Amino acid sequence: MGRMVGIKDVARHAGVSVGTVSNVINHPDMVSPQTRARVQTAIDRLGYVRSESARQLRAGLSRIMALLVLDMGNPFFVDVARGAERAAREAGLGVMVCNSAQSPSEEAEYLSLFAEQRVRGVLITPADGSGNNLASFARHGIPFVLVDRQTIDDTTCSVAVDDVAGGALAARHLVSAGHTTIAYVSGPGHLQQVRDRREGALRALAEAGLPPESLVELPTERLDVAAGRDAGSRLLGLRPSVTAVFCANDLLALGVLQSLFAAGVHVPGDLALVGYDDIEFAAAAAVPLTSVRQPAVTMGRMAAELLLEETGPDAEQHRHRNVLLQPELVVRDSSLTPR
Amino acid sequence: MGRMVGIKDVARHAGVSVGTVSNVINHPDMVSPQTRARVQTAIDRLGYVRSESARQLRAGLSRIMALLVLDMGNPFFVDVARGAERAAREAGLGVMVCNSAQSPSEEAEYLSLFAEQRVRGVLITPADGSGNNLASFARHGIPFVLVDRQTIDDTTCSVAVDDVAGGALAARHLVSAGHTTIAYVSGPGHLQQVRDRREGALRALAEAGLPPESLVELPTERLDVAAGRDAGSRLLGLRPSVTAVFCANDLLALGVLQSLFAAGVHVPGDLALVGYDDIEFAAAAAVPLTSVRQPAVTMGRMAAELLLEETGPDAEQHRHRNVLLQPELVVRDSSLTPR
DNA sequence: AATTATTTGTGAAACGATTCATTGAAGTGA
DNA sequence: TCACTTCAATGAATCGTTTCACAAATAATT
Repeated sequence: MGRMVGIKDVARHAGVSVGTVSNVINHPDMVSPQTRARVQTAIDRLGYVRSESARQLRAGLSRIMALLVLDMGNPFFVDVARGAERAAREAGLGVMVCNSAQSPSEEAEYLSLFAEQRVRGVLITPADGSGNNLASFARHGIPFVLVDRQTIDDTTCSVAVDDVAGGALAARHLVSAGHTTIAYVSGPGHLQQVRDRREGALRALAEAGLPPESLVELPTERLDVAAGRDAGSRLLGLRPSVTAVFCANDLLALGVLQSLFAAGVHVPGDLALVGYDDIEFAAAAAVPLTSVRQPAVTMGRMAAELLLEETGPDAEQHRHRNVLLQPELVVRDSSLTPR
Repeated sequence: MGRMVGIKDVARHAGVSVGTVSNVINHPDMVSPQTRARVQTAIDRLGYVRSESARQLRAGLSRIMALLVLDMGNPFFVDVARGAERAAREAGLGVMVCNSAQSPSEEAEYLSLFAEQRVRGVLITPADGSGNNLASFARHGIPFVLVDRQTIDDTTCSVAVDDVAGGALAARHLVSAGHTTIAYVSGPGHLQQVRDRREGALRALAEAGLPPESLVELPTERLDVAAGRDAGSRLLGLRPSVTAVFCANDLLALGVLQSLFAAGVHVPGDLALVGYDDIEFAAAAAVPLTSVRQPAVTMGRMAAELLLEETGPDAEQHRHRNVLLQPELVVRDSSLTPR
């Protein structure tokens, strides 16, 4: 691998100064057309590519924003990444997508990597409930935006979805279809989302004059398909008093669906099913899944835009905002009212 | 955002020279324990984080390897990313995962981004059939490894899975279950994978003494669930002469499954179904999907390891290798022999 | 023609780390 | 005490850009 050609080589080859070459690249209109063309041919001929690290060193910060998510296996986060990526590219930034896999220590490692890289900013769904990782990261002065998490204070921006509203949407839908006892396949109790969605469901039940006992909770260890499968088999015993199931997550719902199907329980005939997130595979299930759609792509995009505003040219007039997006119920076969 | 603290600030604060601070970080045993401790406290006190860009500028190349995949919405590639990430981190490198979305122009953009970043190397599943993008990228002298693609020559490393063998596995399985007319839901004809899997299937049929017409091809525009749904409805007309379906991809198979289910066609009773990739959602389908498992994580890991070898300290003795991994049939309910 | 603007191009000083030849001090053996 | 080695620490050069004050040449105005 021979020595990389630098701006100096181009300058020599074109018979101009390095400053001029730099101008051709960054401020083309400051250079006369003739020299511009001459420099350009030199660039092409030599195959010159500018060194991002040198540029960065000078600029003080990089043209990369980081996105740290909880689980890249979950299509929900893939969508978030898509949205962020699009917004970032429009602004000429790249996105470095990383996966903390819910581990606070991995999260910490990535955060210090980001600090070393002097990334423009970080979009993060925290894995560390204590907030220690974020607190120590904040000391570097690199801005970050919380994704899929709310903040009370105004020290950072955040973009989240109203999970209480989402839970209410799901439960209201089931109640209005005549269900009076609903199972809630929840996830790990320490997750705010899981709690909020339950809270929403309870509210909807209360609205309809149903007691809290109408919601039967089935906790799970994790928010994945396997946990759903497990919950599904536990569900079988709750029939027939339970006639509908609300899952904290589509992955869980898919697992539940599979269990029910294997047991010969018909969805929605015997048991109505509602998921959450509306990932692509929800619509693709054998019985298309009713789900609460999270505007994941929008969330990613808005988070990126907030960060861009905070780090952009008019950063001064930036005020931290806590955006709360509204979810939307997508009704499909899995919750159709049986006749 | 105040000025970043640099190595100089640490040096001043600890009363030593910059060289010494650098040594504390990079060659701790060259520094006496006392000064080392003094410098360390200064580092902690000031919250110093070294600038990766400065380090890179000096070193000439970065500590990042790039991974450019075709579709981050496909869990197969998410697994590839996982494998690559793990191997890279073990070597102290970060991975930048990017999505060309099958678009040659996006691919080109990313490749030039990688060149600017002077990434250590690139793992890529090419989107550009012509090979032009890669050819021009190769001129930068940055090594790359082909993922999920074979190479004939020995100018690069590659890691792929034997698709002919995979196609044969699937077809042989169906034939041995007594099926004599099989539909092949293929994808875009220009994809080598799609062609190889058909080739394998044809071979298996020939082995069993069946004519090539036993394989009925249903082409699709894309390798996703929607295309599968569409193929599924086209399939309905082919019954009952066709008794089994082999899909080039699990996403297609899930779409097919959904169509069949909606039409009241029983799987595997009326129609046996086999997918390809064995993504997580294949096992999670209502009727768990028989699928040809691709060692995706292994593929990502091996690709990364080949790259590390090629760019590592003993790069001299590196010989390009073309690794061909073997797929494996995972039999589940969707192809159980009906009684 | 003299003065003032305008347009192009120059070259040196950053940016923040690493490296390496060199110095200074302390220790060793004769 | 002198020469010699060993161990620590130094400081300047370097990496490849961008920026900016300045010079030179050209055009516009009086």
